Amino acid sequence: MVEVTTRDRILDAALLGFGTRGYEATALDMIAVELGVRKQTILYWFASKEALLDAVLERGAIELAGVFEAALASGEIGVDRIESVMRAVFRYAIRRPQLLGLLREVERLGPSTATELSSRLQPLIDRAVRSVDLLMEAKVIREGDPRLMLSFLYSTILGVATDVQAQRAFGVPTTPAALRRLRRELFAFVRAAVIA
Amino acid sequence: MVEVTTRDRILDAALLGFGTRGYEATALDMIAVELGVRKQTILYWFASKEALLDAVLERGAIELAGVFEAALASGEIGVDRIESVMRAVFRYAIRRPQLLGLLREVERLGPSTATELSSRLQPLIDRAVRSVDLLMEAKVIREGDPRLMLSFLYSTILGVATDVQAQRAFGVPTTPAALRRLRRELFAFVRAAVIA
DNA sequence: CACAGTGTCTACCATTTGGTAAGCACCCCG
DNA sequence: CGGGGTGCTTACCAAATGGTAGACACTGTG
Repeated sequence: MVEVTTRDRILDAALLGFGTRGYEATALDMIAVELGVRKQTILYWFASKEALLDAVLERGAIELAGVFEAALASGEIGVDRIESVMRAVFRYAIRRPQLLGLLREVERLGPSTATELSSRLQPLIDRAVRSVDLLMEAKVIREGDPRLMLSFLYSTILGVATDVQAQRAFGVPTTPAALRRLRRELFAFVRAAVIA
Repeated sequence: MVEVTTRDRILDAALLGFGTRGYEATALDMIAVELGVRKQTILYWFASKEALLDAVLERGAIELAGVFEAALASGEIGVDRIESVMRAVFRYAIRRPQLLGLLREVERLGPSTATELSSRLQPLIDRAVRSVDLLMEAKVIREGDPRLMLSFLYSTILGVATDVQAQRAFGVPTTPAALRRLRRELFAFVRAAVIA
């Protein structure tokens, strides 16, 4: 039996709230009520709402880094490497959509929050840039600025994973079967976009 | 001399606020102060904050539709047609980044707001779907579900246009020259992704 | 001039929200 | 058994926010 501490439960609920409704739109009271706890309990564990956000981001960054590490550990090379990372992100996005939503949210909350998070993910980013750079030199993927390429991939994948509303507008269904098809076509899309 | 009514100035300021800081994070007072006007003046022109958002979205949808129409009126065909729309969106995104930011924001504010906006843009979307469908049949672009393809394009372009923070994290500079390069590589990325 | 309409402002208000202060139950350890 | 943390609660509070009510200035019109 894994013991789930109150602190962790708060982080979960906060992540859910911040990631879906947004930071400002999520009152501490809402988080507290969802947990069946008083607001002051949250403020006991975290000094302020902002401190709570920071903690959520920190844990999220660690978790996200773990997902990447695991995907890269599979040892695939070339385009398959990119695809295996994508697969991991995608699988993760389904299991925990909130965190990717929060990533979006952070971008909007302005540099102060964003830079802190990105600095935490920086080693990961640097690694990815080098990796893409090598693939470009090897003519495996189209040449260009690796940073830009990664930025495009990021936007595409994060967008598809989070813009559920938009997909509904485009008439994309949301059944499991449709989701599988979405994944398949997204992979084809990305593969076509990057391959040399 | 074009007369700029108070109502229009309020819409401008509201768009800027909602699109950059977010809806909940933008108080009516902030908008008012930016305009050198009292909050009650806003509430005179718009019944409530939500009504203001609706008005902003309505005007935005019309403007956006105009951008698309103009781009399509150029009469290009095939992949060039997609690219000319992209060019238009991109140019527009630079001139008025707020509206695209607001698009993001709306997705987050939940179905109630999103469906209203998307229903307004629906004719545009339907046209785009048909257009892509035809291009697929003509084997000009890779075959697949046209809705998914459009959804991917939407995510990519909107993402690149709005995720400035993310780009900074990836080390993408923000000078005009870098912006031109970004545009060039983005077009190449998309072209490679869609072409048959 | 009177007066009605329009646009903006001052004066308030109720509610929400993040946060402080202090109490209270429980548990462990001397 | 007594006392000191630990975890959570009740009781408040100050500030911010969306919104109401009504006054005030200005303008065109009979």
